[in-house]
Amino acid sequence: MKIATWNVNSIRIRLPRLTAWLARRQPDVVCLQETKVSDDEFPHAALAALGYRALANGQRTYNGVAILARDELEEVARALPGEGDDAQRRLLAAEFAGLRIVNVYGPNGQEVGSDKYAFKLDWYRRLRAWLDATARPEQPLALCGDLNIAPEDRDVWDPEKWRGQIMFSDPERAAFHDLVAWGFQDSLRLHREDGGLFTWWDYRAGAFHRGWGLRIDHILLSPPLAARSAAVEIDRDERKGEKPSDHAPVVATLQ
DNA sequence: ATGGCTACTCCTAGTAGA
Repeated sequence: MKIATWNVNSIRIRLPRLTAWLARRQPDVVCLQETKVSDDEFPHAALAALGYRALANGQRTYNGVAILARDELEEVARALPGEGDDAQRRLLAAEFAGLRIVNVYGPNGQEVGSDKYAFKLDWYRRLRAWLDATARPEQPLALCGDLNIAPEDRDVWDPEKWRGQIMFSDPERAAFHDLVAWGFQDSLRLHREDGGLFTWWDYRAGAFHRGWGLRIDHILLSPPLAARSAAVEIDRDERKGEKPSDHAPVVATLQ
C-alpha cells in the first residue's frame, strides 16, 4: 500500500500535474494540502476518471485539504474541537482500509513572534490534545501533511541561517517533537539518515536549482504502521518542469 | 551584495505563502 502527501498549492492550477502523477504513481491514498477551492468546486470528476474517490474540506483562496483513495473512505473529522464553521480548513481525518488517515495543513506562522506564529503553536497544542482524546498509538494511524516545521538541522539546507526563523524556531521544533511523542515514527527516518532530503523549495531565487530546501512535509506512522513501512520516497522530480508546486510529494510504501 | 516567485482576489495591487 502506498500512502502519499502533497501540498499542491492550488488543485485548480495543479490538476494536470496531479492527474499525471496519480496515473504514474498509483498511490492508494493521497493527502493533499492547499487545495484552495470550496468543496462544491472540487474536481471530483477528473479524479474519479482515474479511479479515485475524494473527501474534501476546502475553502476559497486559502488552505484546504483533501484525501483521495482508490477505495471507500469514511470521514472521521474535519476540524479540531471547538472550531466553528469559519475555521481555517486545515484538517481532514478518514478511515480507509482499516487505517485512520489524518491529513493536516499546519499553519505557516508567517514570522516568529507574530499573531500567526502564536496561532501556529496553539494549533499544534490543540492537534496533540485531539489525538490524545480520539486515538491510541496501538491503532494503525498515519498523520500526513505539510506541517510547516523542519524538525532537525539535517532537514534544513543551511541550519545556521535558518535557526530561529519561521519553520525552524525552537518552539516550532518542540511542537513537532510533542506531536511525534504521541507515539509516532517519522517514517522517512525509518529508512534514511542522510540530510538534504527536502520537500519544499522557495519559488524565488532559483532555490530548487541551488538545493535550498527544507523538509517540512511529513508522514508520521503509529507503531503498527511503522512496523509495515518498507520505503519512503520524496518525488523531487515533481518540483521540476512546467508549473510545479513549491512542494514535492512524499510517498510511503507499507508492506 | 541582494534578490530574483506563484496564486489568489467582486483582479491590474495587495495579501499570503514558507
